[in-house]
Amino acid sequence: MSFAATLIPSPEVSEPKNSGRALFKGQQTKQAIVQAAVSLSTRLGLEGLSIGLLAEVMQMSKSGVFAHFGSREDLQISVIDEYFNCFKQEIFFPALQESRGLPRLRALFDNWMKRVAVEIQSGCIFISGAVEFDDRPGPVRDALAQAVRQWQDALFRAVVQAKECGHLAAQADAAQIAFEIHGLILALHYETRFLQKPGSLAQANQGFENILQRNGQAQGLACVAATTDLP
Amino acid sequence: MSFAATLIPSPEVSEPKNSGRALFKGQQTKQAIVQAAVSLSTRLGLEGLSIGLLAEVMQMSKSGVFAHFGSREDLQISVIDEYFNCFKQEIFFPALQESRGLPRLRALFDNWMKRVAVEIQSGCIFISGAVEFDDRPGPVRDALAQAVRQWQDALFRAVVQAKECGHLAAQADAAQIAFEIHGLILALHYETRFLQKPGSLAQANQGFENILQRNGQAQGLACVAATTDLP
DNA sequence: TGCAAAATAGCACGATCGTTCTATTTTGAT
DNA sequence: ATCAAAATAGAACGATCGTGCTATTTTGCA
Repeated sequence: MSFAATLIPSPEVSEPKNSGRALFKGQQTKQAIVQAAVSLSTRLGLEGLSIGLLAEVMQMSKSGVFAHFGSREDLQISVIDEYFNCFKQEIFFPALQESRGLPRLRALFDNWMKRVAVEIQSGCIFISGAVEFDDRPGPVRDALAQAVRQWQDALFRAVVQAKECGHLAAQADAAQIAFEIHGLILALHYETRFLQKPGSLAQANQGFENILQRNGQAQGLACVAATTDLP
Repeated sequence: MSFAATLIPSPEVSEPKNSGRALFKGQQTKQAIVQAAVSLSTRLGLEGLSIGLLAEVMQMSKSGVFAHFGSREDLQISVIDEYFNCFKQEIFFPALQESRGLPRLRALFDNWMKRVAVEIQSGCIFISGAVEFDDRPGPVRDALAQAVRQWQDALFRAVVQAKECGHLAAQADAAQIAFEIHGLILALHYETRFLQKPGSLAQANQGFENILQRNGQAQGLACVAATTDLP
């Protein structure tokens, strides 16, 4: 419920704001700056993102870029917000189109896999940021953790719903399943991006199938009665 | 075979070198510097490690510290080597004491779990380094990747041996198993260190048991029989 | 078109970084 | 004890960082 509220797409991009007045030019360039900052952060990490480099990419002065944010931390948080929006746009919303249960869970994972195929060359802020800020308390870490937790909640709910729909065994441990799926994603990123090992994507997919099979309907107790029809 | 050769402990610490002559004092302090650098790197990452901070910790001058290494990259590589030595000392060698097959594989994983319990507060260079250097070619990345690959080879061999001993099903995919175990470790680090979520260690252990169960001796036939009545 | 406000540029500051150079101290074999 | 060699200190350089301050340009409504 409260999570669904966060999934409402924010209409803040390239649209008239109110009373028919278009966005000030400053807001537009801020948008462009944030998007460039996201692009840089996925490659260099949130810590590797510097205002000087960002200004160079934007062909602006350092202070011109800086003026849009109260501090570097503000910039980093803006990057996290924008990245999370893209994340929801590419993974969450399409998955919500699928029917509850296994189809939605599969869509969630598949969309993630598709994104990883892109991130092989760019990287994931939620992964690099976790390493960069695991020992550094503050608002940036909080923003990162909040986004990640929202994502994990969504994954957990999808598993629970799959159980409710009878697509997974009733005694399946949803938290355990979510944990193992998370591990598959992390291993995939590690092996593709750092070790540059081919075939990892197939292994991640196979791992997902293994999890589903282990937690399948008739997998638990043999005395489980026949399940109702699928929705 | 060639991997076993790399597992021979290097006797370079606190022992007479040859011809009865003790180590020069420079070598001793270099050892101490590297150990302090490892301690800093596990918390701040290899990129967060700075010579100034290291000098402060060692109560030495910056140039005094620097003189022991030709460059910062050399220092980072020394850190990686030392860290890998500790890694082997704590995880590899004790596991080799166990008999081949499942016992050794279990020991490998359990020792890793024990180490993670320590790394909750310090961090793992092989994980943070992978994020820091996944887009940065060079000797540091190479040293990191080489160490990680050696570790993965050891894990892979342990799985293969468990198959050969009949402790795992003959048709078990060793590479797949190693991939999934790697994912468990990464998820555990992520959830404990960044999200600070309790209970993750039990989930990692449970994940390991799940993998073993799925690839157990009699699991192949049982799986086929069980999945026949799946929708 | 004029004019306040918003947006951007230019410049400078202090801090930290890796690195180099030169001086000084410490070491260890003779 | 002597003395070359090894080890360490000290200072400085150029670069980059985030950030603040002050012009200057651009914007958008009257």
